[in-house]
Amino acid sequence: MSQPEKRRKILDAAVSVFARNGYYSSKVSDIAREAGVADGTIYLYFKNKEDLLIQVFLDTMGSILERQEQVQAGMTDPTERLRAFITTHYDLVASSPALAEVVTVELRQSSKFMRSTDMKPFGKYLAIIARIVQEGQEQGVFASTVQPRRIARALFGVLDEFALEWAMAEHPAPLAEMADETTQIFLEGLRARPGAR
Amino acid sequence: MSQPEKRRKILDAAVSVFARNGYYSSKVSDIAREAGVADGTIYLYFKNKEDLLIQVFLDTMGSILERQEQVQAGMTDPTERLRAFITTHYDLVASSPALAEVVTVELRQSSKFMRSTDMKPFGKYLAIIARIVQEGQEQGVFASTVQPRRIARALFGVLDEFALEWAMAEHPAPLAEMADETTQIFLEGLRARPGAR
DNA sequence: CCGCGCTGAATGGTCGTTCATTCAGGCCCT
DNA sequence: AGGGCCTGAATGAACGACCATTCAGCGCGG
Repeated sequence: MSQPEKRRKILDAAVSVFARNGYYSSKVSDIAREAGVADGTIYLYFKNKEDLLIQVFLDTMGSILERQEQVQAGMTDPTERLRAFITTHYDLVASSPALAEVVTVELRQSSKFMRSTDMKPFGKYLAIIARIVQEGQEQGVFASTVQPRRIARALFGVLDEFALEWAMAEHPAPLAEMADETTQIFLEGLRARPGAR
Repeated sequence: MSQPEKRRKILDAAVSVFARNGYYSSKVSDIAREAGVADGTIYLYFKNKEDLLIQVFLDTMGSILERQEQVQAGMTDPTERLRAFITTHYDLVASSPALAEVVTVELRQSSKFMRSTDMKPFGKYLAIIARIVQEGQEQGVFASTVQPRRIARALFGVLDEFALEWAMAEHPAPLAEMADETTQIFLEGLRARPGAR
Protein backbone atom coordinates (compact mmCIF):
# COMPACT_ATOMS: atom_id res chain seq x y z
CA MET A 1 0.00 0.00 0.00
CA SER A 2 1.36 3.40 -0.98
CA GLN A 3 1.96 6.06 1.59
CA PRO A 4 -0.75 8.55 0.65
CA GLU A 5 -3.21 5.66 0.68
CA LYS A 6 -2.21 4.71 4.21
CA ARG A 7 -2.49 8.29 5.34
CA ARG A 8 -6.01 8.39 3.94
CA LYS A 9 -6.95 5.17 5.70
CA ILE A 10 -5.81 6.59 9.02
CA LEU A 11 -7.63 9.87 8.46
CA ASP A 12 -10.84 8.04 7.58
CA ALA A 13 -10.55 5.81 10.62
CA ALA A 14 -9.94 8.86 12.80
CA VAL A 15 -13.07 10.54 11.50
CA SER A 16 -15.15 7.50 12.20
CA VAL A 17 -13.77 6.91 15.69
CA PHE A 18 -13.88 10.59 16.68
CA ALA A 19 -17.49 10.77 15.52
CA ARG A 20 -18.41 7.70 17.52
CA ASN A 21 -16.68 8.51 20.80
CA GLY A 22 -15.66 12.13 20.71
CA TYR A 23 -12.07 13.25 20.45
CA TYR A 24 -11.02 12.85 24.06
CA SER A 25 -12.61 9.47 24.60
CA SER A 26 -11.12 8.08 21.42
CA LYS A 27 -8.07 5.93 21.85
CA VAL A 28 -5.25 6.08 19.34
CA SER A 29 -5.18 2.29 19.41
CA ASP A 30 -8.85 2.18 18.31
CA ILE A 31 -8.03 4.37 15.34
CA ALA A 32 -5.07 2.15 14.52
CA ARG A 33 -7.23 -0.98 14.69
CA GLU A 34 -9.93 0.55 12.49
CA ALA A 35 -7.33 1.69 9.98
CA GLY A 36 -5.74 -1.75 10.00
CA VAL A 37 -2.32 -0.50 11.07
CA ALA A 38 -0.24 -0.68 14.24
CA ASP A 39 -0.41 2.04 16.88
CA GLY A 40 3.09 3.21 16.08
CA THR A 41 2.36 3.63 12.38
CA ILE A 42 0.09 6.54 13.14
CA TYR A 43 3.08 8.41 14.49
CA LEU A 44 4.88 7.97 11.20
CA TYR A 45 2.16 10.00 9.49
CA PHE A 46 1.03 12.41 12.22
CA LYS A 47 2.83 14.28 14.95
CA ASN A 48 0.42 13.29 17.68
CA LYS A 49 -3.25 12.79 18.46
CA GLU A 50 -4.14 16.46 18.24
CA ASP A 51 -2.38 16.78 14.92
CA LEU A 52 -4.65 14.04 13.66
CA LEU A 53 -7.71 16.12 14.55
CA ILE A 54 -6.23 19.21 12.92
CA GLN A 55 -5.35 17.31 9.75
CA VAL A 56 -8.90 15.96 9.56
CA PHE A 57 -10.13 19.52 9.71
CA LEU A 58 -7.69 20.92 7.16
CA ASP A 59 -8.25 18.04 4.80
CA THR A 60 -12.02 18.38 5.04
CA MET A 61 -12.11 22.13 4.70
CA GLY A 62 -9.83 21.88 1.72
CA SER A 63 -12.19 19.74 -0.27
CA ILE A 64 -15.27 21.60 0.93
CA LEU A 65 -13.81 24.92 -0.17
CA GLU A 66 -12.85 23.46 -3.50
CA ARG A 67 -16.34 22.09 -4.02
CA GLN A 68 -18.08 25.34 -3.13
CA GLU A 69 -15.79 27.42 -5.30
CA GLN A 70 -16.41 25.06 -8.18
CA VAL A 71 -20.19 25.34 -7.74
CA GLN A 72 -20.03 29.13 -7.52
CA ALA A 73 -17.80 29.43 -10.57
CA GLY A 74 -20.55 29.01 -13.12
CA MET A 75 -23.14 31.28 -11.51
CA THR A 76 -23.96 34.97 -11.44
CA ASP A 77 -27.38 35.60 -9.93
CA PRO A 78 -26.85 36.23 -6.18
CA THR A 79 -30.11 34.60 -5.15
CA GLU A 80 -29.26 31.45 -7.05
CA ARG A 81 -25.72 31.49 -5.76
CA LEU A 82 -26.92 31.68 -2.18
CA ARG A 83 -29.36 28.85 -2.77
CA ALA A 84 -26.65 26.77 -4.38
CA PHE A 85 -24.24 27.39 -1.54
CA ILE A 86 -26.79 26.19 1.00
CA THR A 87 -27.73 23.11 -1.00
CA THR A 88 -24.11 22.18 -1.55
CA HIS A 89 -23.36 22.50 2.13
CA TYR A 90 -26.10 20.05 3.03
CA ASP A 91 -25.07 17.72 0.22
CA LEU A 92 -21.62 17.58 1.75
CA VAL A 93 -23.05 16.93 5.18
CA ALA A 94 -25.26 14.16 3.85
CA SER A 95 -22.44 12.52 1.97
CA SER A 96 -20.43 12.03 5.15
CA PRO A 97 -22.36 12.43 8.40
CA ALA A 98 -19.46 11.28 10.59
CA LEU A 99 -17.20 13.87 9.05
CA ALA A 100 -19.86 16.53 9.56
CA GLU A 101 -20.15 15.59 13.20
CA VAL A 102 -16.42 15.78 13.79
CA VAL A 103 -16.05 19.13 12.10
CA THR A 104 -19.09 20.72 13.74
CA VAL A 105 -18.94 19.12 17.17
CA GLU A 106 -15.45 18.06 18.09
CA LEU A 107 -13.61 21.02 16.72
CA ARG A 108 -15.55 23.52 18.72
CA GLN A 109 -13.94 22.30 21.90
CA SER A 110 -10.66 23.97 22.10
CA SER A 111 -10.46 27.71 21.95
CA LYS A 112 -6.75 27.24 21.65
CA PHE A 113 -7.49 25.57 18.36
CA MET A 114 -10.20 28.01 17.34
CA ARG A 115 -7.76 30.88 17.59
CA SER A 116 -4.93 29.13 15.85
CA THR A 117 -3.86 30.03 12.35
CA ASP A 118 -5.29 26.78 11.13
CA MET A 119 -8.74 28.32 11.28
CA LYS A 120 -7.95 30.29 8.14
CA PRO A 121 -9.84 27.87 5.90
CA PHE A 122 -12.90 28.52 8.00
CA GLY A 123 -12.47 32.22 7.40
CA LYS A 124 -12.34 31.50 3.68
CA TYR A 125 -15.60 29.61 3.90
CA LEU A 126 -17.27 32.62 5.52
CA ALA A 127 -15.69 34.85 2.88
CA ILE A 128 -17.44 32.97 0.09
CA ILE A 129 -20.81 33.69 1.67
CA ALA A 130 -19.92 37.29 2.44
CA ARG A 131 -18.93 37.80 -1.17
CA ILE A 132 -22.25 36.50 -2.46
CA VAL A 133 -24.09 38.83 -0.12
CA GLN A 134 -21.94 41.80 -1.01
CA GLU A 135 -22.43 41.36 -4.71
CA GLY A 136 -26.14 40.95 -4.13
CA GLN A 137 -26.16 44.24 -2.29
CA GLU A 138 -24.19 45.98 -5.02
CA GLN A 139 -26.67 44.75 -7.60
CA GLY A 140 -29.53 45.95 -5.41
CA VAL A 141 -30.95 42.45 -5.11
CA PHE A 142 -30.21 42.21 -1.37
CA ALA A 143 -30.93 44.83 1.25
CA SER A 144 -27.88 46.73 2.49
CA THR A 145 -29.04 46.99 6.08
CA VAL A 146 -26.84 44.18 7.40
CA GLN A 147 -23.10 43.65 6.99
CA PRO A 148 -22.19 40.79 4.62
CA ARG A 149 -19.71 39.40 7.14
CA ARG A 150 -22.45 39.26 9.74
CA ILE A 151 -24.82 37.51 7.40
CA ALA A 152 -22.12 35.00 6.61
CA ARG A 153 -21.69 34.16 10.28
CA ALA A 154 -25.41 33.94 10.81
CA LEU A 155 -25.92 31.64 7.86
CA PHE A 156 -23.09 29.44 8.99
CA GLY A 157 -24.69 29.25 12.43
CA VAL A 158 -27.92 27.98 10.92
CA LEU A 159 -26.21 25.50 8.60
CA ASP A 160 -24.22 24.18 11.52
CA GLU A 161 -27.18 23.93 13.86
CA PHE A 162 -29.30 22.10 11.29
CA ALA A 163 -26.42 19.78 10.48
CA LEU A 164 -26.04 19.04 14.16
CA GLU A 165 -29.75 18.34 14.54
CA TRP A 166 -29.65 16.10 11.52
CA ALA A 167 -26.61 14.20 12.77
CA MET A 168 -28.09 13.68 16.23
CA ALA A 169 -31.71 12.92 15.45
CA GLU A 170 -32.92 9.33 15.18
CA HIS A 171 -35.18 10.01 12.21
CA PRO A 172 -33.97 13.28 10.83
CA ALA A 173 -35.97 15.34 8.38
CA PRO A 174 -34.57 15.21 4.86
CA LEU A 175 -31.78 17.69 4.32
CA ALA A 176 -33.43 18.91 1.14
CA GLU A 177 -36.28 20.24 3.23
CA MET A 178 -33.82 21.92 5.57
CA ALA A 179 -32.08 23.51 2.61
CA ASP A 180 -35.37 24.96 1.38
CA GLU A 181 -36.27 26.36 4.76
CA THR A 182 -32.81 27.78 5.33
CA THR A 183 -32.99 29.58 2.01
CA GLN A 184 -36.51 30.76 2.75
CA ILE A 185 -35.56 32.22 6.11
CA PHE A 186 -32.55 34.09 4.82
CA LEU A 187 -34.16 35.45 1.71
CA GLU A 188 -37.59 36.36 2.96
CA GLY A 189 -37.37 36.60 6.73
CA LEU A 190 -40.29 36.00 9.00
CA ARG A 191 -42.54 38.97 8.39
CA ALA A 192 -45.73 38.30 6.54
CA ARG A 193 -45.99 40.25 3.32
CA PRO A 194 -49.42 40.61 1.82
CA GLY A 195 -49.25 39.55 -1.80
CA ALA A 196 -45.72 38.14 -1.53
CA ARG A 197 -45.35 34.60 -2.84
CA MET B 1 -19.93 28.13 55.29
CA SER B 2 -23.31 26.55 54.64
CA GLN B 3 -23.69 23.69 52.23
CA PRO B 4 -25.58 25.45 49.43
CA GLU B 5 -22.98 28.18 49.54
CA LYS B 6 -20.17 25.67 49.14
CA ARG B 7 -21.97 23.96 46.28
CA ARG B 8 -22.24 27.33 44.56
CA LYS B 9 -18.57 28.05 45.04
CA ILE B 10 -17.66 24.75 43.44
CA LEU B 11 -20.05 25.29 40.53
CA ASP B 12 -18.66 28.77 39.90
CA ALA B 13 -15.11 27.49 40.03
CA ALA B 14 -16.01 24.71 37.62
CA VAL B 15 -17.47 27.19 35.14
CA SER B 16 -14.38 29.32 35.25
CA VAL B 17 -11.95 26.42 34.93
CA PHE B 18 -13.94 24.65 32.20
CA ALA B 19 -14.13 27.90 30.25
CA ARG B 20 -10.39 28.41 30.56
CA ASN B 21 -9.17 24.91 29.71
CA GLY B 22 -12.07 22.99 28.26
CA TYR B 23 -13.76 20.16 30.10
CA TYR B 24 -11.30 17.38 29.37
CA SER B 25 -8.18 19.40 30.06
CA SER B 26 -9.56 20.68 33.35
CA LYS B 27 -8.31 18.92 36.46
CA VAL B 28 -10.61 18.31 39.38
CA SER B 29 -7.83 19.51 41.62
CA ASP B 30 -7.75 22.86 39.77
CA ILE B 31 -11.43 23.31 40.38
CA ALA B 32 -10.94 22.42 44.03
CA ARG B 33 -8.15 24.94 44.39
CA GLU B 34 -10.15 27.70 42.71
CA ALA B 35 -13.15 26.92 44.91
CA GLY B 36 -10.97 26.92 47.99
CA VAL B 37 -11.85 23.36 49.02
CA ALA B 38 -10.05 20.04 49.10
CA ASP B 39 -10.24 17.65 46.16
CA GLY B 40 -12.33 15.19 48.11
CA THR B 41 -14.92 17.79 49.07
CA ILE B 42 -16.11 18.02 45.50
CA TYR B 43 -17.20 14.38 45.73
CA LEU B 44 -19.44 15.22 48.68
CA TYR B 45 -21.45 17.53 46.44
CA PHE B 46 -21.17 15.90 43.02
CA LYS B 47 -21.10 12.33 41.85
CA ASN B 48 -18.08 12.78 39.59
CA LYS B 49 -16.48 15.14 37.11
CA GLU B 50 -19.12 14.66 34.44
CA ASP B 51 -21.89 15.28 36.95
CA LEU B 52 -20.25 18.63 37.63
CA LEU B 53 -20.59 19.58 33.97
CA ILE B 54 -24.20 18.43 33.87
CA GLN B 55 -25.08 20.35 37.00
CA VAL B 56 -23.53 23.49 35.54
CA PHE B 57 -25.77 23.07 32.53
CA LEU B 58 -28.97 22.34 34.46
CA ASP B 59 -28.33 25.15 36.88
CA THR B 60 -27.67 27.62 34.08
CA MET B 61 -30.57 26.58 31.89
CA GLY B 62 -32.86 26.81 34.89
CA SER B 63 -32.14 30.46 35.48
CA ILE B 64 -32.06 31.30 31.77
CA LEU B 65 -35.47 29.76 31.23
CA GLU B 66 -36.84 31.57 34.24
CA ARG B 67 -35.51 34.88 32.96
CA GLN B 68 -36.89 34.45 29.44
CA GLU B 69 -40.30 33.38 30.69
CA GLN B 70 -40.38 36.37 32.99
CA VAL B 71 -39.54 38.72 30.11
CA GLN B 72 -42.17 37.16 27.85
CA ALA B 73 -44.86 37.25 30.53
CA GLY B 74 -45.71 40.93 30.10
CA MET B 75 -45.73 41.00 26.29
CA THR B 76 -48.19 40.25 23.50
CA ASP B 77 -46.97 41.61 20.16
CA PRO B 78 -45.04 38.78 18.45
CA THR B 79 -42.51 41.07 16.81
CA GLU B 80 -41.68 42.71 20.09
CA ARG B 81 -41.55 39.37 21.85
CA LEU B 82 -39.05 38.04 19.34
CA ARG B 83 -36.94 41.14 19.67
CA ALA B 84 -37.07 40.89 23.47
CA PHE B 85 -36.08 37.22 23.40
CA ILE B 86 -33.03 37.97 21.29
CA THR B 87 -31.95 40.92 23.41
CA THR B 88 -32.38 38.97 26.62
CA HIS B 89 -30.31 36.11 25.26
CA TYR B 90 -27.40 38.40 24.51
CA ASP B 91 -27.78 40.15 27.87
CA LEU B 92 -27.36 36.80 29.55
CA VAL B 93 -24.32 35.99 27.45
CA ALA B 94 -22.77 39.36 28.25
CA SER B 95 -23.41 39.00 31.95
CA SER B 96 -21.32 35.85 32.16
CA PRO B 97 -19.08 35.10 29.19
CA ALA B 98 -17.37 32.14 30.84
CA LEU B 99 -20.71 30.52 31.49
CA ALA B 100 -21.79 31.18 27.93
CA GLU B 101 -18.66 29.55 26.63
CA VAL B 102 -19.13 26.44 28.73
CA VAL B 103 -22.75 26.00 27.78
CA THR B 104 -22.26 26.64 24.06
CA VAL B 105 -18.87 25.03 23.53
CA GLU B 106 -18.17 22.36 26.07
CA LEU B 107 -21.58 20.80 26.17
CA ARG B 108 -21.68 20.13 22.49
CA GLN B 109 -19.00 17.49 22.86
CA SER B 110 -20.73 14.47 24.08
CA SER B 111 -23.52 13.11 21.96
CA LYS B 112 -24.17 10.76 24.83
CA PHE B 113 -25.03 13.83 26.82
CA MET B 114 -26.86 15.59 23.98
CA ARG B 115 -29.26 12.72 23.73
CA SER B 116 -29.80 12.30 27.44
CA THR B 117 -32.99 13.34 29.19
CA ASP B 118 -31.09 16.21 30.74
CA MET B 119 -31.40 18.04 27.46
CA LYS B 120 -35.05 18.71 28.22
CA PRO B 121 -34.37 22.26 29.41
CA PHE B 122 -32.82 22.98 26.01
CA GLY B 123 -36.00 21.71 24.36
CA LYS B 124 -37.97 24.10 26.55
CA TYR B 125 -35.79 26.97 25.40
CA LEU B 126 -36.56 26.15 21.77
CA ALA B 127 -40.22 25.80 22.66
CA ILE B 128 -40.37 29.40 23.87
CA ILE B 129 -39.18 30.63 20.49
CA ALA B 130 -41.44 28.25 18.58
CA ARG B 131 -44.40 29.51 20.56
CA ILE B 132 -43.65 33.14 19.70
CA VAL B 133 -43.42 32.25 16.02
CA GLN B 134 -46.57 30.16 16.08
CA GLU B 135 -48.62 32.90 17.69
CA GLY B 136 -47.21 35.36 15.20
CA GLN B 137 -48.33 33.11 12.40
CA GLU B 138 -51.80 32.70 13.87
CA GLN B 139 -52.13 36.46 14.09
CA GLY B 140 -50.97 36.79 10.50
CA VAL B 141 -47.97 38.87 11.52
CA PHE B 142 -45.48 36.19 10.48
CA ALA B 143 -45.47 34.20 7.26
CA SER B 144 -46.60 30.60 7.60
CA THR B 145 -44.16 29.19 5.08
CA VAL B 146 -41.71 27.83 7.63
CA GLN B 147 -42.34 25.56 10.63
CA PRO B 148 -42.05 27.34 14.00
CA ARG B 149 -39.88 24.54 15.34
CA ARG B 150 -37.48 25.00 12.45
CA ILE B 151 -37.30 28.74 12.96
CA ALA B 152 -36.58 28.14 16.62
CA ARG B 153 -33.61 25.94 15.75
CA ALA B 154 -32.37 28.38 13.16
CA LEU B 155 -32.58 31.32 15.53
CA PHE B 156 -30.80 29.39 18.22
CA GLY B 157 -28.06 28.56 15.74
CA VAL B 158 -27.51 32.23 15.03
CA LEU B 159 -27.62 33.26 18.69
CA ASP B 160 -25.11 30.54 19.48
CA GLU B 161 -22.79 31.40 16.62
CA PHE B 162 -22.76 35.09 17.45
CA ALA B 163 -22.23 34.32 21.12
CA LEU B 164 -19.30 32.11 20.18
CA GLU B 165 -17.80 34.80 17.97
CA TRP B 166 -18.24 37.33 20.73
CA ALA B 167 -16.65 35.07 23.33
CA MET B 168 -13.67 34.25 21.11
CA ALA B 169 -12.91 37.61 19.51
CA GLU B 170 -10.30 39.92 20.95
CA HIS B 171 -12.31 43.07 20.38
CA PRO B 172 -15.84 41.85 19.87
CA ALA B 173 -18.53 44.03 18.40
CA PRO B 174 -21.04 45.15 20.98
CA LEU B 175 -23.73 42.59 21.57
CA ALA B 176 -26.40 45.25 21.19
CA GLU B 177 -25.40 45.59 17.54
CA MET B 178 -25.54 41.82 17.13
CA ALA B 179 -29.00 41.79 18.68
CA ASP B 180 -30.20 44.37 16.16
CA GLU B 181 -28.78 42.51 13.20
CA THR B 182 -30.11 39.17 14.40
CA THR B 183 -33.57 40.64 14.68
CA GLN B 184 -33.23 42.32 11.31
CA ILE B 185 -32.23 39.10 9.56
CA PHE B 186 -35.02 37.04 11.01
CA LEU B 187 -37.76 39.59 10.51
CA GLU B 188 -36.88 40.98 7.12
CA GLY B 189 -34.61 38.49 5.44
CA LEU B 190 -32.09 39.45 2.83
CA ARG B 191 -34.17 40.37 -0.17
CA ALA B 192 -34.28 44.01 -1.09
CA ARG B 193 -37.78 45.42 -1.04
CA PRO B 194 -38.30 48.68 -2.85
CA GLY B 195 -40.04 51.08 -0.53
CA ALA B 196 -39.69 48.86 2.55
CA ARG B 197 -38.30 50.60 5.63
C1' DC C 1 21.65 -9.14 2.81
C1' DC C 2 20.77 -4.30 3.34
C1' DG C 3 17.48 -0.89 4.87
C1' DC C 4 12.97 0.88 5.14
C1' DG C 5 8.32 0.65 6.68
C1' DC C 6 6.10 -1.15 10.03
C1' DT C 7 4.94 -3.35 14.41
C1' DG C 8 3.04 -3.70 19.19
C1' DA C 9 4.68 -4.51 23.84
C1' DA C 10 6.63 -1.64 27.28
C1' DT C 11 6.97 2.78 29.56
C1' DG C 12 5.92 6.73 32.14
C1' DG C 13 3.06 10.34 33.33
C1' DT C 14 -1.33 11.95 34.28
C1' DC C 15 -5.40 12.47 36.80
C1' DG C 16 -10.09 10.80 38.73
C1' DT C 17 -11.48 8.82 42.73
C1' DT C 18 -11.10 6.82 47.38
C1' DC C 19 -10.82 6.61 52.27
C1' DA C 20 -8.28 6.76 56.77
C1' DT C 21 -7.79 10.54 59.51
C1' DT C 22 -8.68 15.06 61.62
C1' DC C 23 -11.28 18.23 64.27
C1' DA C 24 -14.94 21.92 64.97
C1' DG C 25 -19.00 22.33 67.04
C1' DG C 26 -23.31 20.46 69.09
C1' DC C 27 -25.27 17.73 72.85
C1' DC C 28 -25.96 15.72 77.17
C1' DC C 29 -24.87 14.53 81.82
C1' DT C 30 -23.45 15.89 86.17
C1' DA D 1 -21.41 25.95 83.73
C1' DG D 2 -17.94 22.69 82.61
C1' DG D 3 -16.24 18.99 80.12
C1' DG D 4 -16.28 14.72 77.86
C1' DC D 5 -18.43 12.35 73.92
C1' DC D 6 -20.04 12.01 69.44
C1' DT D 7 -20.93 13.17 64.66
C1' DG D 8 -20.07 13.95 60.07
C1' DA D 9 -18.00 17.41 57.07
C1' DA D 10 -13.73 18.21 55.21
C1' DT D 11 -9.14 16.94 53.98
C1' DG D 12 -5.34 15.47 50.87
C1' DA D 13 -2.05 11.74 50.25
C1' DA D 14 -2.07 7.57 47.96
C1' DC D 15 -3.84 4.42 44.58
C1' DG D 16 -4.52 2.41 40.31
C1' DA D 17 -6.48 2.63 35.78
C1' DC D 18 -5.80 4.42 31.63
C1' DC D 19 -3.48 5.66 27.29
C1' DA D 20 -0.38 8.57 24.38
C1' DT D 21 3.93 7.89 22.85
C1' DT D 22 8.34 5.43 22.08
C1' DC D 23 11.65 2.31 20.14
C1' DA D 24 14.03 -2.19 19.64
C1' DG D 25 13.50 -5.45 16.55
C1' DC D 26 11.14 -7.91 12.56
C1' DG D 27 10.44 -9.18 7.76
C1' DC D 28 9.99 -8.12 3.07
C1' DG D 29 11.25 -6.15 -1.42
C1' DG D 30 15.01 -5.12 -4.19
